[in-house]
Amino acid sequence: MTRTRPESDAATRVAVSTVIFTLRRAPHAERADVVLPLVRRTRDPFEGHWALPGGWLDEVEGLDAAASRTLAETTGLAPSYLEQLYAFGDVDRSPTRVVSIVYWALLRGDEVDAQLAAHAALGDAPENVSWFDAASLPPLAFDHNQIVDYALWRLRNKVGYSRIAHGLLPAAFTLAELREVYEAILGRRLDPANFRRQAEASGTLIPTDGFRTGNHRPARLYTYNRDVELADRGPLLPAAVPDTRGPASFSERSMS
Amino acid sequence: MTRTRPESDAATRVAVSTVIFTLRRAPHAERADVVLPLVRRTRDPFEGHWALPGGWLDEVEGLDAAASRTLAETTGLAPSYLEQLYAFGDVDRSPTRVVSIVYWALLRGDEVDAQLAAHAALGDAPENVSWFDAASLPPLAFDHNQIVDYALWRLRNKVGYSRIAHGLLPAAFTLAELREVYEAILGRRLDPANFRRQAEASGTLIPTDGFRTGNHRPARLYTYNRDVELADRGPLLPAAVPDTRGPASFSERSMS
DNA sequence: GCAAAAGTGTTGCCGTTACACCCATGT
DNA sequence: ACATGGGTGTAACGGCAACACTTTTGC
Repeated sequence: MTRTRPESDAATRVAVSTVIFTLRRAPHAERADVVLPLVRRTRDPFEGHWALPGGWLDEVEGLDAAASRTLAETTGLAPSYLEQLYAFGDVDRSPTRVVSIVYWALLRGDEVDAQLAAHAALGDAPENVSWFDAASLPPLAFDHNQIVDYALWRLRNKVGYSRIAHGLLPAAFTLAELREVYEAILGRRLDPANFRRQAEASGTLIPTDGFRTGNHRPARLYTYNRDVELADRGPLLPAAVPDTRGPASFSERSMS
Repeated sequence: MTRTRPESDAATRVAVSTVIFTLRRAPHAERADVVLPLVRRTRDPFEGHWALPGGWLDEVEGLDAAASRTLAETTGLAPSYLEQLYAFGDVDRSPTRVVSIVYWALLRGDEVDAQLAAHAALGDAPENVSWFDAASLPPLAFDHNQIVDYALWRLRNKVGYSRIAHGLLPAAFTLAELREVYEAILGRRLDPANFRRQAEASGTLIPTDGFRTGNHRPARLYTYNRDVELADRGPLLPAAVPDTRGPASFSERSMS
C-alpha cells in the first residue's frame, strides 16, 4: 500500500469467511462435541460441497464488520467472540484468484437455538446450512478443511492461556459446565478439584448467590468478570461483536 | 469466496507489507536494540513519511511470496524467518481502500551487512531506506505505527514459547549471544546461569567443538538444531524463506 | 442408606529463581 | 594477581497433578 498503483489487480478479489464453533451435547453422550455450521454451495466451483460461511468484502466496511455481516447473512448467527484467524492467498486455492481473510468465532450453546428460533419466527430461516462435528468433516470446498484444522488448533492453544472458554457459556454457569467446555475442546478429562482451584485463582470468576439444582448436590453459579477481555489481543482492539438485535436478514443478500 | 461475484470490488486493492526486525548494537551500548528498516514515501499520500516496506500483491503469486518479493524489491533484504502477522482492512486506514496483509520477519545481524554489501557491489543499493530503533519511531505513514507495535508484541510473546530468537543469530553462537537476543527483545536482564540451563534443556541446541575466544574464558559455540522449526505453526506450513541468492534487483520495480 | 457430584485438604514433583561458588582466560 | 565472563551447584519457592477425604443433595 505504500507503492505505486498496481498495473492491474482487478482480478484479485477479497473474501471473508468465518469458522464459528459451538458445543453440542448429543443426547446420551459422555462429552460435548465441537460443532460448526457449514453452507452448501449451489454453484461452481465446488457445487454441492460444503463450505465455510462467508462472502465478498464490501468496499465500505472493515474486515471485522464484513465477517459479522457475511456470517449473519449466510447462517443467521451472531458470535459471542470473534477474532481474525489468517489470510489465505495461495494462487491455486480457487479457480479464480481469491484472497480470503478468515475469522474464527465462538457462539454460546443457548444462543444458537435462540437466534435460529428468532429467524424461524420471521419466516427467515437460513437455507443450505448444516452443523458438523469439527473432528470429522467431509471433504469441503476449496482449502476449507485446512482452514478448519488451523482454527481448531488455535482454539485448543488459546483455551490454555486465555479465557475464551467463557465465549461458549451463558451468563451464569457452574464450574462443572466450565470444565466441560475445556474438556470438549482439549479432548481429555480434567481433575475437578484442580480445575476448580485454577479457575478460582484466575480472578475472572464472580460467584453468585444462585445454585444449579440437579440430581446431586447443588453447584454454585458463577458469572464471568466482564472487565477482563476474553483474550489478550495486545495493541489490537478486540473485534467488535456488534449486538445484532433484530439481526440483518440473511436472505436479502443470499449466497446462492 | 463461497458467494456470488461481488457487484464491484475493483476499488479494493491488496497490499503486502513486512515488519522486519534485526538487532543492532551501538558502539558502546549496554544492550542491543531492536531495529527495523523503513522506506521513505516519495508520493502522496504521506509523502515524506516513513512507511513499512511492501508493495501490491501480484495476481500470480501467493501471499508469502509477495512478502518476500516486495521486501527484496524495496530494501534488498531476504529474511531468515517470515510469518504472517495480520490483515489490516479498516475503511479509513488509507485515502483509498486498501487491505494490507502484513508479515513480520527476522534477519540475522550478519546477513544485513552481507546482503547490503552484495547489492552495493552491483551498484544496486536501495534508496530511501533507513533503519530505526523500534522503541522510538517517528510518526509513520498510514497505521504503520500501530502495526509495528503489534509486531513487537508478537515478537516478545513468541520469544517466550518458541525458538525464533535463533532467527537473529548466525549458524554458530555462544550462549551469551543467544541470551543477549532474549535480553534485547524482552528488554530486561536474564540470569546467565538459569538461562544456560533452560537453553540446554530445550533440546534445540547442539554443542560444537568450537569456542569463541575473546577477553576472557572462551565460550563454547552452539548450533541450532535445524530439525526443529523456529516456531510451531500448527497445521500451517512454515512460510517459505526463498534462498534469495543473487537477490532480485529491487530497482527493477521501484517503489517511488 | 447409597450413589454421585460438589467442594476441601494434603502431598509430592518439577520447573523457575536467586545467588554462592569455581573455572579459564587476557591483561 | 586480578578482573571478568564462562560454567556448576544448590536451596527456597510456587504451581500443578494426583488423590484422599468431607459435604450435600436425589432417590
